[in-house]
Amino acid sequence: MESVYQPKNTEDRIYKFWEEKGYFYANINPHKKPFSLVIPPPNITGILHMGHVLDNTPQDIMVRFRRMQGYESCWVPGTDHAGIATQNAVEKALNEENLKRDALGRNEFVRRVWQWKEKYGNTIIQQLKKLGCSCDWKRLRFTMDEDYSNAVKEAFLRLYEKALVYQGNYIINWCPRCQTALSDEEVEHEQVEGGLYWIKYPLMEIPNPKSQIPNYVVVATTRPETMLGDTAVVVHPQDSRYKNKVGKTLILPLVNREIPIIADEIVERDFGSGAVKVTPAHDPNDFMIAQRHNLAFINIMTPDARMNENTPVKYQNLDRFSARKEVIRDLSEMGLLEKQEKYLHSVGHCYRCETMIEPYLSMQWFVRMKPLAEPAIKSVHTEEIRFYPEHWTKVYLNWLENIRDWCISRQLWWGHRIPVWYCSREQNPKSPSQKGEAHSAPVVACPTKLGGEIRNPKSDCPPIVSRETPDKCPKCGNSNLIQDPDVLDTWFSSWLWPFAVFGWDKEIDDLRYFYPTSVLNSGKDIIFFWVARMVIAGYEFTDKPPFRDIYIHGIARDSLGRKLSKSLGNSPDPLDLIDKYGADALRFGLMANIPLGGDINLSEEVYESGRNFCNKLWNASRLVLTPYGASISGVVPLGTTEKPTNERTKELKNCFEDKWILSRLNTTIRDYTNALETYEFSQAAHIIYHFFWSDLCDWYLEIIKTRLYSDDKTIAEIIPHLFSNLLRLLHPFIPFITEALWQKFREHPGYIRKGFDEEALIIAQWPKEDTSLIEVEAEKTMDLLIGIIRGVRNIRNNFNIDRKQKLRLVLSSEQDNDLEIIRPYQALVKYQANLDRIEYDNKRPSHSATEIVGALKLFIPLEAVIDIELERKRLQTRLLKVKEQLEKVRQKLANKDFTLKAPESVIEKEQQKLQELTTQSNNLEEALGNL
RNA sequence: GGACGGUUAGCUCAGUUGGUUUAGAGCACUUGCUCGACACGCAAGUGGUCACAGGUUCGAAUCCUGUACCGUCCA
Repeated sequence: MESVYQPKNTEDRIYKFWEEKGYFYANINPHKKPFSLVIPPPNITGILHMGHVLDNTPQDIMVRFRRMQGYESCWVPGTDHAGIATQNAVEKALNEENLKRDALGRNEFVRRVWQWKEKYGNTIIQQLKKLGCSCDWKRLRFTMDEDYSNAVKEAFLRLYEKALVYQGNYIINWCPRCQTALSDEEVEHEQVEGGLYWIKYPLMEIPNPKSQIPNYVVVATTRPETMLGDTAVVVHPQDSRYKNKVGKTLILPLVNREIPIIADEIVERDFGSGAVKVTPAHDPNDFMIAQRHNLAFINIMTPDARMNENTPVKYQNLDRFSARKEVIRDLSEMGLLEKQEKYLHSVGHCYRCETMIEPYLSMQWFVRMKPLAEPAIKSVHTEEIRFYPEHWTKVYLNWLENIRDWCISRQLWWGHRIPVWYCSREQNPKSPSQKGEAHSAPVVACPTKLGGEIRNPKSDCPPIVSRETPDKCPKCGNSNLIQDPDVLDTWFSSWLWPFAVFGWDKEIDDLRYFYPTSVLNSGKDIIFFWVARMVIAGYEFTDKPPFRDIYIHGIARDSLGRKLSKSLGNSPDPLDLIDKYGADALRFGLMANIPLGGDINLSEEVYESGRNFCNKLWNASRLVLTPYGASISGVVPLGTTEKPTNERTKELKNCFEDKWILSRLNTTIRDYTNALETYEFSQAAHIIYHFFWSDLCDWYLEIIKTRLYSDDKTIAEIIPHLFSNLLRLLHPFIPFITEALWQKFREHPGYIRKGFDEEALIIAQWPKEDTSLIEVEAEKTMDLLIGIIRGVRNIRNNFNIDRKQKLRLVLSSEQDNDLEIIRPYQALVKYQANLDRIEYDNKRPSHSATEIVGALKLFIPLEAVIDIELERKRLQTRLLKVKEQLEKVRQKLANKDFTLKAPESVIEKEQQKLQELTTQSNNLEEALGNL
């Protein structure tokens, strides 16, 4: 074995081994309990980044842990078609060939996306294998698979039949670059420094020239260009400044339209001038006001956010930002710009391309969310579903309780086509068109033509919503039908993921066995997008929660706490990290350092700590495999090996250190398993780290080194037991190296059939703690021995005594009991502290250094004259600390309230503390006096 | 503006229903170590008024109120 672990030579080989053996595949097994979870499907455009690592590592830990616990574990992998993201990516690629989407046409474009998907769509899947993910690859799903698409269609239809899906003409979030509607969740608000413009709107009636009242009303706005679509000015009804103006008419500058002054309580009097312009087709608030007051809706923009034919000719075709400049200039020239000031406000941006969102009036499909949210709200109250960490429940509830309808249609070509058809028959033009029904006021313009197809043909016939493609209009018999050109929001398909992957609603068996899934793992950033909606969908479509537990993790940040981003260049490539440190190191480093529910700040140290840990494991194994291990092989195993190892070790715990390490092992198994079950991964990592590094390596292995050389039969049993358990426990975190070592132990003649029975660690049984082996007294005694050893080493260090020089230790204590406890183990102390003898004597030898451990006094006689000053300083520091603590305890006990009211056990403890500290203090003072 | 979370060692964080922790860990730092597992290591150390101000309590890092600052989400 090499002295440094080389993950590169190991990981791919091990992964291949697992895959070939088929360990990842899950089957319906009535004799086993299922454990299932679905991967948050990465976008087919995605390549592995740290976010994926952070997301998938805990999932793999859970699956491996449960698999070893004997569950039929099924981790369903898959990818998401990611409508906008993929369409953007493919368009970008086409641009490089000088091809445009519109020129290709819809069918050809979609064909190209599929082509693209075949080529790149599984990149991330391959990368997940590098990370060690033990997904059931036979179940790989894609949200655009045929079955899956049918499920999406089915969901749409069921909701439509229950009137939970509806079509309506509303203000939605429009991305002028992506040319599609977005849901509220897909808009990211950002603080932007803009301007607040104060504009004079002249009153139509000419006032009395002698009157002091100005003949205009000033409105304040951050978006002056939208005034071209104003149809009113609104003030608060109680605002005395405007009371006598309500009902009067203004002349809209630049446009010369007559618009009324209306009153509505929605107006905030403190904002700006207290008078607000109303642009019903370009602002959600104004839209509502307009509905209440029956105002006209004037759309002044094209879908790519240029001024359209409803604006004065000079502005037409200008984009919104140029138009703003022009409008300001013109107003200013006309003397109608009263003032402008800097103004910080939040502006919505497209979460995919960061373009400023345009609130836009258009016909879209929506899901009525309020009734759907009810069961999802209830589920966390009844704890049918639980968040880990728990506080995310509040975030989740806050969203659900204030939920708004979900705009699900997208003006894209890539995605699930909406299963709705329109009759193309031209009706009497006087009959009301569908889109006019949303409100009684006229809609001047609406995006009706997108991608060269007609969206809402003018027809009397109701839309045909159907599972099958209809051949004629059921109302008028017309066979010329046009399918709604829009596709559904990607999240409208991924909210079905936990059951659609198991074949909902066709394949009943898988669904019955694996669904509801056990746990869902997700980042906090998509709780609304995805997690909450899956819960909603689960209850609506399957009548069940889609999962029982939800583990939410934070986001990866850089060492300065900034989000990872390409532009900052602070986003490491996980494959580089795996190449450099190994996947195990990456996994362990991350999981050990991730704060509970918080974001993790990445740095090289994180990966280094993981690498160091793996290397330590490698070397500890090396110690017991070679060369010392060679001697183990020479030892004939005791008795039969068929017995369960735990029982066997019970017979063997003659040696104190064995008793101690077995106690530590079983405590660790208990606490560690518990931490994993409650998704406390960093806690679990710390528990196992401490057991392995401190208990096992620093103490146990050091103590038993001589026994390794000897013909010690006990050690030949206990070492395999310890490493067999250790590797099992560590496997979920660091699967590659543990499996590699497992195989090495299996091949080693000294270990075969001593706890390494299973052919592969990945399917080995999870250790069960044996509480009868947990011995608190042994652990306490060991702490005392460690204290003594450390005390001697401390003296050695302080006085620069050669490590090789054997010393004499004189122990003294007023409590004889202490010495009795130690006496049987003095060989251990002698060996670890490099002493040639230990004496028990109450007299301090001359020329000796002193150390206090509990009630014990340690004296090390030094032949050379010790440095008195150095010793005095050392002891005084100790004394100071002890005295401080002593004072605290004294005060506590002096307090009558305390002794009267505190429970007896607490008082007893304080008294014990007092005694111990007093002894220590006296001993230290004595030692100082002796100097 | 609303909601949630945070403020503990130089850094990143633990600290369970108030007393079993004499406030801990890792990293960093200091000193000494090529002693046959490991320098990706070993040994020994240094380092904290638990953001601030009140309150409850015999007792508060822990519970309550307020303040300051930071972060995130939603308007």
